[in-house]
This record gives sequence, structure tokens and C-alpha cells, in this order.
Amino acid sequence: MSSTVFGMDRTRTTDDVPVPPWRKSRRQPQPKRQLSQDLIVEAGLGILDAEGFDALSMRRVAQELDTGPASLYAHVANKEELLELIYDRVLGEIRLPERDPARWKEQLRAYCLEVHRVLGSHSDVARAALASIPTGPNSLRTGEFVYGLLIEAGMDPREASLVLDRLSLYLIGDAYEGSLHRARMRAAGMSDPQEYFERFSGQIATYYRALPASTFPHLRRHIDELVADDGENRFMYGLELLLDGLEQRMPGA
Amino acid sequence: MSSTVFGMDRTRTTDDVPVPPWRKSRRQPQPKRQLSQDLIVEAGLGILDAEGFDALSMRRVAQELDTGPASLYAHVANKEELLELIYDRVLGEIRLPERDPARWKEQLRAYCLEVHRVLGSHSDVARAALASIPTGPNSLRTGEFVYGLLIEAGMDPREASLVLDRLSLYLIGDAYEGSLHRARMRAAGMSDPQEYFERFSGQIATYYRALPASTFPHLRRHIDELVADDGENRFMYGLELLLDGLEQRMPGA
DNA sequence: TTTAGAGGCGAACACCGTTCGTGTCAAGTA
DNA sequence: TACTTGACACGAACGGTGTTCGCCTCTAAA
Repeated sequence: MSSTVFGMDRTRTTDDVPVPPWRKSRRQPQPKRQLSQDLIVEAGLGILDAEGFDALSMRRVAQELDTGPASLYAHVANKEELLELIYDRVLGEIRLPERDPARWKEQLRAYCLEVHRVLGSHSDVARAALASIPTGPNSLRTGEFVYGLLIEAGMDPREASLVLDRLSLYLIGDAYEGSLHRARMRAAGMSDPQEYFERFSGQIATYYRALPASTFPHLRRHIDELVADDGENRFMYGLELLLDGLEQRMPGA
Repeated sequence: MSSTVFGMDRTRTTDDVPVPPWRKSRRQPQPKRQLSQDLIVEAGLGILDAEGFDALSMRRVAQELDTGPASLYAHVANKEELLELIYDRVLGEIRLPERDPARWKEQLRAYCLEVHRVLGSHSDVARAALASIPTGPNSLRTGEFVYGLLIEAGMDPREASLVLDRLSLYLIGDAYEGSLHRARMRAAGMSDPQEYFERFSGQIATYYRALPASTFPHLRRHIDELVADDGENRFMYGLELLLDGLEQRMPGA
């Protein structure tokens, strides 16, 4: 049974030789009594960053901590909860300025860019986030910032709630899409995003060029424009679109 | 081995008795020579609609077609391709009107509502869609509609490309989120979305009420407004936000 | 010193996507 | 008519997955 073999791997650390069977191996001095929720979250985030979402399994996390998968369940209810904890841990990296309602648009833009940066740097964490309702401490912290900014800028509370919701959806949705692309990149063995984008859009362009111009005249005619902008430009465009829409709805408009 | 038992299930149909072992079972008259890609896609969509995304496995699809999982791979490269095929199949249900650039905003709104309706009625298909680049025939059909509408209304091709991209992200992202909520609803054994929404927002409200008002003053003060609107209202608000942003950018503005 | 309980964890359960190799059959060719 | 070829069906297996059970050990309170 290969699972037995895997289980036995536990008795060795990363780079040493198996313990000789006659050494009773009376358990190492006083080691393992660690294994907290924080450690598990940190290990999970490490795997997510280094190997991507698909590599993040409970077994893999346990392996990283030199233990078996069952041990994790004393500190974490299940994988979903672990993902939520990792997500909130990442949100903790978001830096918030002092609120200044007079400059709400500028601050909101900066906030979105900051979220984009953080979610982007921990590539795959967004895949855990779309469903999770703002419930972790850092989710609340960022929520209070955005909501407060809108309210203090004079927006109606009901509308501000909708804006908070739609803005989050945009940020997470975009990050999620980005993470799927990163997974494809990884699967293709590439590592340079620029190279990936060019090869990828090249393929799309080639495919589009083979389309019948009679049924798809507009797509056919503007292939170059269709694949011109990368993820960063697309994100920025959507952001400005939202911000401008918001500006129309603010009291001073 | 339970897998053997499962495999043998194939030799019976849904509601009859096992074949006696002495009957050589010379294979049924001329049955099975079916099993096309269309059948597989249709079966998959049926499972998706009836039991949700998490129930959709290659084994489950095979079972539905009275065969083994290996048989599917002659018609479908892998699960990912199957999901893309199902997605495009669903997009086929989207009805498009004659394009009328003079009424672009109205038509774009109607289009978005139609997509929202179709993706919502096949709840979980959006979970397959976020990554898939517009490559299926129906993806192209809808893309040509939106892109043509924007171009004919006078928008710059480069910008129209960005709009097409962001609009798709919004529609799919919202549907994806909705599907995750539907999964939660299913997991909680509920079936009425209204009931689910009320119980869910009630929980959130209760949780928010326990928050310290000193650190989260704005969230704390406006709990009722935060949970007031359901998914439909949120979708509509975001849509109008986008459309208004677009209007500002159109030539006639 | 004894006891209660929390945590570690090997083994197993019931799944999953995918591949391999064999078997069957229909159509084309000699 | 007989033989060959190739497409498809599919049982079995491989190597994973999340999670649970039950036992064991060890710490801390009594």
C-alpha cells in the first residue's frame, strides 16, 4: 500500500537518512508540540504562493509541517475554513491610508490598486475568496474603510452597501481570472507573464483570423485591437469605468 | 473492491434484475452504438442543473449514460473540455435581437439581462466559464453582437475590446458568485432562494451587530442597509453603474 | 499520584480524473 | 465470401483527494 509508505515518510525530516530500526527512536527530545492554526495557515499560504492553488491539499500542508493530514483537523474545521483563513491573512497585507472623504475618488482608486497588488502577489488566494462573505477581521477592516469613505463622502448608506459589494466583486473576480491564467501559464511550463501573454494572445489572434468574415465581421476586422491590452490595462479600464460611474452618483454631481 | 461492483452495474439497466449468470448475455440486440459528444454534453448539463457543480464528475456522467468513465474520453478530451462544451451549449440559449446602434444602451442592458437569466437558470455553468476564452461558436456569436453594437454606436475599437472584456467579467463573475450561494443553499438542504437569502442575511446581520462599534463605526451603524438588497438588486445596480460609465464614453457625450 | 482531556496521527473510506490494454464490431478490401 | 483494419467501448487500475475513526501519548489539573 503506497499510503503506508507515505505515512512513514513522516519519521524522517527533509534531508536525512532513515532512522536505523534498532534505534528505538524514543521520540525526539521535545519537538512537535507546536502545530497551531497560524502555522497551518502560513504553511498553506507558502504552498499557494510557491506551487499554486491546485497543489494546495491538506496532505501537502501536513507534509510541509512534518505530520499527517489528520492532525490538521484539530486546528481547522476543513479545507474551506483553511482557505478562508488564508484569504483573511492575505487581506492583512493591505495598507490603508487615513480616510479623507474630500479625496474619495483618489483614495478609492488607490485602495483598489492596493487590493489588486496584494491579491496579485499571492496569486491564487482569490480562488478561495469569491464566496466567502466578509467575516474575517481583515475583511471587516477593509470593508469599514471603503464603506466609511463612501458614507463620509455623502453617499446614501443603502447605495454605499451596493457599491461596496460590487467593488469587491470586481476586485476578486479580476484576481480570480488572473489566477486561472497563472495556472495555465504554470501548466505550460512558462514563468514570464509577458511571454505568456504574447503567446496566448497570438494564439487567439490566429484563431480569430480563421473566422468567416461573413458571420463575424466586427470581430474579424479588429483582431489586433481585441488582443492588444493585457490584464493590467483591462483592470485599469474597468476600474476607471466604475469610478466614473460612481462620481456621477455622488452628491456633488 | 467496490469499483468492480460499480462497474458491473453497467450490465443492468435502471430497474431490472441482474442477468442470470448462465444466460450468456450475448449483448443486447443492437443498443449502445450511440454515445456521441452531444449526448455527453447533454447528460452533463442535466447533472449540473439537477445536482449542482460538485456532483458533476466524469463517473457520474458515465453512469447517466449507462457506461464506464473511460468511454467518455473517446468523445471529449478531458473534464475541462467537457465543461467548456457545456458552457457553450448554454450560451446557445441566449437570444439576440437585431442590432440597433441608436438604442445601444437599451440593447446592451437587455443583452446583459438575458445572459444573467440564462446563466442563472443553469445555475452552476458559470463555474466553468471564467477562464475559458471566447472560443466556442456561441461565445463568438454573443461576442460579435456586443462588439458590433459598440462599434456601430461609434466607439473606438480598442476601447470596445476592453468593454467587451469587462462586461463579460461582470456577467460571469456575478453568475459565479450566485452559483456558490446556490451550492451553500443546497448544502443547507434548502430549496427556496428567498428563504435562503433571508436566513443568510439574518446571520450576517446578527454577526455584524456583535461588532465593536469603536473599530467599525460605519458598518455597525448601517447593518440593515448592508444586508437589504438581494443578488438581483445588486446585479442591477452594478449593471446600471457600468452602463452609465459607458454612456459618458460614447461619442455623443 | 491519579485522572481527564486535548492533540497527534496511522489507517481507512469513498470518492475523484485519467490511462492502459483488451475486446468487439462495422466497413472496406481482396 | 474472407480478411484486415480501425474506431470505439470499457473493466481495471493508478495515484491522487478530503475527511473520519479510534487509538495512543502527553500535559495539566486535582
